Amino acid sequence: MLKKIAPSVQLSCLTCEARKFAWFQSGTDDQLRVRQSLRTGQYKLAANNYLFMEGDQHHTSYTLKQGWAICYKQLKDGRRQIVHIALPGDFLGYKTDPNAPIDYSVKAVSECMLCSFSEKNINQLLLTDVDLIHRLIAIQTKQSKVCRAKLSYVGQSQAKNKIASFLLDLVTRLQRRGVDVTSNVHLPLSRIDIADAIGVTPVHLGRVSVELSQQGIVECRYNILRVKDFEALKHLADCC
Amino acid sequence: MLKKIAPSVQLSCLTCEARKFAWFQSGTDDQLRVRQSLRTGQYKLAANNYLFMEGDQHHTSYTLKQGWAICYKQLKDGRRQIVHIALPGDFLGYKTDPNAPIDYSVKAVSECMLCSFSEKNINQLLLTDVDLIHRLIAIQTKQSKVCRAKLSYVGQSQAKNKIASFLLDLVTRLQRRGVDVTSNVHLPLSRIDIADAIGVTPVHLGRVSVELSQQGIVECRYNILRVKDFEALKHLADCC
DNA sequence: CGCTATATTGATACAGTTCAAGTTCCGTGG
DNA sequence: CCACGGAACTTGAACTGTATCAATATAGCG
Repeated sequence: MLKKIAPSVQLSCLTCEARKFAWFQSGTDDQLRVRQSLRTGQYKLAANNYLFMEGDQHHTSYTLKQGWAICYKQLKDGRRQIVHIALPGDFLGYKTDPNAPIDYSVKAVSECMLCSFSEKNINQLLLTDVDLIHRLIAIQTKQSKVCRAKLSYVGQSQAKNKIASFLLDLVTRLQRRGVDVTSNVHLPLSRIDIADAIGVTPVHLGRVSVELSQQGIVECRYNILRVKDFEALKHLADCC
Repeated sequence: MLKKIAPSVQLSCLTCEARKFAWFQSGTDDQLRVRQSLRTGQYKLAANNYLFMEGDQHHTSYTLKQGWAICYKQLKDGRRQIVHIALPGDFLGYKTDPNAPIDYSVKAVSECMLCSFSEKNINQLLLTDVDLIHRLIAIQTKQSKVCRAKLSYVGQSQAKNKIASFLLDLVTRLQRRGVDVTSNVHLPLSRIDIADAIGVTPVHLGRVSVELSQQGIVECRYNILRVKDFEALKHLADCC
C-alpha cells in the first residue's frame, strides 16, 4: 500500500510546492539540505489506502506532499467523525509519547505522496535546528485552534451553516495553495465523507445541499464543487 | 478583576499541587528555582471574571493554579461553544504568533489563582531549558488530541451519550487531581455551561439528566455531581 | 423573608434520522 | 462506442430527538 520511492527519484525539499505549508517552511537552502538528509524516505499511497489506523503504535510521522487524505475517529456504533481533511503540507501522525497509540486513522482519498520522518530523526532535527522547534510548536498550536473552530460549528450550528463553514474552510485552504476557487473545483470527497465531517446524515446533507444550490450559493455534486456566491457562503458560515 | 499577589506572599513552584499537570511538571529543585524566577507574577481572579476575551491581543500566558475556568468561543447569533473546562495545571492563552489575537475567551467559574508568563520570558525559558520545549510541545499535542475526542462525541452522538462523555471526562480529570469521585463532587458549572459544552439546549439537557438520574447512573443538580454507576456511564460514553 | 438566579415541566413545532425505492454517474468490458 | 453493473446520489414518507416558548418551582443570597 505504502510504496517507497527509490532514493534516486525522490523529490527534493528545495523545490517542494507543499513546503511553505509544512514543517520545513522556513530555512536557507543549506539548512534545507541538512533537514532533507534526515528525512527518512518518500512514499506513494494509493487512494483509499490507510496511512495509520486508530490505535496503531507507529514510530513515523509524515508530511503530506501531494494528494488528499482524511483523518477520522471511529465510534463503537459504526459512526465516524472526520476530524481533519489533510491537504499538502499537513504534518500527520506526530506524537510526543513514543509508546502512545495514535488517536485517529488516516486514509488517502486521492493518490498521495508523503515524506516520512522517524521519531529518532525528528528528535535529532529538534536538537540542532531551533527554527524547527518553534515551527513544530506553531503547527501543534494551530492544530488546536483549528480544532476548536471546528468544534464550535459542529456543536452549535445547524446543517446549512455547518456545510457553509466546512466548505468555506476547505475552499480557503485550497485557495492558499493556488487553486482557482472561482470556477469548478475538484473535490475527492464523497457525500458520506462530508456528512461525517460535519456530523449529519448523508441523506440530510443531500437535502440541504439542494437548498444551497437552489439559492445559488454553492453547488457540490459528484466531486465537483462550485462556489457561486462567496459572500452568501461567508455569511452563512459565521452567522451560525 | 485580575488582582496581583504581592511577591512576598506568592506561592512557590516547589510545593505547587498543580505542578504535576502543568508546564513545569518535570525538573529538579534547582531548575524549578530558575523557572520560577522567570514567572512574571501570580494573580487572583474572582469567579465570573474574564482572563481573556476572544479577539484580545494579549502577551501573557497563564498556568491555572487553583480554581475552575471555562474556555469558549462566541458565535454571532449569541450561542456559545465551550471548548474546554480548565482545571488546575492547564496552560491558558499560549500562542506562537505575538500579533495574533486569541481565538477563545477564558472566564473563571470559581475563584482562580494563576501564574503568569510574559511572551519574552517564555521564549527565554525555551532557550535555556530543553525539557520545557518538549513539555510545551507535549501540552499542545495533547490539547489537539483532547479536542479531537470532543469533536467526535459532540459531532456524532446524541444528548445522553454526550452528557456521559462530558461528565466522564471531567470526573476522570478530577480523580487524577485527587478528588474523591465516588461521593458528591462539587461542580461549579451551571446547566447552561454544560449545555454549551456538549451542544444541546439547557432545557433538553435537563430532561435527559432526569432520565440518567432515574436510571441510577448519575445525578447532576445544582452544582452537585454524583456518579452512581461508573460502568454504565463508561458504557454510555463510548457506545455513542 | 423575599428577591433573583437557576432549574424543572408541559405543549408544540421543527430539524434531522431512518429506511426504502428510485435515479444518475462513471468505470469496465464487449 | 455503447451496454452493463455497481457505486454514489436523490427523493419520499414516517418517525424521533431536540429546540422553542412559556409557566412553575426550587435554590441560595442579601
